[in-house]
Amino acid sequence: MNTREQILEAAWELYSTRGFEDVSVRDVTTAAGVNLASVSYHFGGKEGLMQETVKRCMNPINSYRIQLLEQEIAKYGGEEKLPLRSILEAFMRPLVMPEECGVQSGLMLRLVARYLIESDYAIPSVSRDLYTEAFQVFVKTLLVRLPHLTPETLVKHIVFASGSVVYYHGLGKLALQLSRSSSGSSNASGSDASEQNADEIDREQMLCDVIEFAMHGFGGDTHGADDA
Amino acid sequence: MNTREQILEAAWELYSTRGFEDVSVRDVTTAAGVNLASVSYHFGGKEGLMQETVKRCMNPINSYRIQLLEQEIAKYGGEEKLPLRSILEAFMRPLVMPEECGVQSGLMLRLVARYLIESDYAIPSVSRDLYTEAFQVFVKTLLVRLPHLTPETLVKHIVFASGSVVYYHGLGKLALQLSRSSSGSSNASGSDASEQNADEIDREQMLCDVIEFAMHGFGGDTHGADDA
DNA sequence: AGTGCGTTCATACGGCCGTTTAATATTGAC
DNA sequence: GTCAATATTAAACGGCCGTATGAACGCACT
Repeated sequence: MNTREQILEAAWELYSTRGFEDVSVRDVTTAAGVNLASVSYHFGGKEGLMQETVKRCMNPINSYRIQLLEQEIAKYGGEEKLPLRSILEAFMRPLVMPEECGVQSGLMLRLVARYLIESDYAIPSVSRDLYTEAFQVFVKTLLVRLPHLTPETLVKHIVFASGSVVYYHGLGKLALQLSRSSSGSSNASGSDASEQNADEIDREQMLCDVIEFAMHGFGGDTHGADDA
Repeated sequence: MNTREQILEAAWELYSTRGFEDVSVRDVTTAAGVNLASVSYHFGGKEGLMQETVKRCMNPINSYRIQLLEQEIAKYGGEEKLPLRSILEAFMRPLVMPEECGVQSGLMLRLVARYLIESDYAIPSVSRDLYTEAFQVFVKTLLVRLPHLTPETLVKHIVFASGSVVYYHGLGKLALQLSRSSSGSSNASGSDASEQNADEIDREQMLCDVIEFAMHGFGGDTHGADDA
């Protein structure tokens, strides 16, 4: 039963760095050191392997979101005293710091974004349920803190915030290049020294930035906890 | 010289609906009603066709951004009197309403997102230059309005805002389903009636929403134009 | 009419793809 | 030890991929 795990690990590694379409079953099995037919045997085919791979990273993310939120609720002794920042951080942090819930590598964001953008792929129903549950919990909690907003608006804002972090994670380096050339020399071909380190951007800083940005969007103040 | 155009139109149609990897050169040439070898002849290969397709939609977008911004500057008689909302709308509207600058279909956002997420693809240098120029113009204009922010912060916020709209456009329907099930029945399998109309979401409303969200993130007020 | 050039065409090539098959190896219960 | 269930293996299959080739075509120009 070890083969299955080896396949999943290799698949995760390859999919998260190269994307789904570019990675063949042969790539995965070769990297995993197992036989080509193992994928069909254990997952029914490439589609099954992809779904399982996504499930194995989305589920911990959404579980961790709920867990963080409950921790914060406990810390502040009730939903009604929860600062907006805590809610947003509980939602965003698992995306940016997936390793905190056992999901390797910061490349996960790109993988999820890729998967979600491809509308052809179906979200595994188990993951979808957990996704729905996480959304429901956060909308409910946000409603306590921001009772003047509708659930639809809150969902919209959550999606905005998610998009901010996903997009920034994917385009962060490109954007920084643009910003540098925007206030300095017009060196537009500087793609040699920026490719070497995939984890160049400060993810903790990014998390902080995007929370700050989103908090204003939700209508909260920068200074943390006060009543509604 | 008509073949080239037919190929580009078919490629745009197919790429924007099915993605780059899923569409073969044969798909494109068949849809265009031209010979298979035409792609190699006119574009050098599939990569060339993809780049040309992206260029033909990104360039009008970025040009339109600059054009809208200049219109607004002229309308308000100077950069220093320009409301933040006008700047953001000039940046966002071409993304959401590409047909206003001759780029067909609202599916463009998904295509661009897909292309940008795949770090393997190189942005065509011509488009990249225009992209850089647009960023520079907007950062410069934003700096007049928000002199207390650094260029890096402004770029970050622009990326956040872009991510919001791209992500929402890609996941809007899914999110709305989640929000409905979040305040009503737990119908999680309702993917039958939501697939029929790809343009279901109100894009003008979406544009308005995301501008509102981003404006707060930039630190502006909801009420429009006043001095800094 | 003939030449040259840009374009279009049918066709073929080698290659990688995902999946299947049938044989073999491993396991565990009796 | 026997046997059936489970797991792994090597090899092959048919199919689609992107690209290359060389012939045919249209057409201006002489």
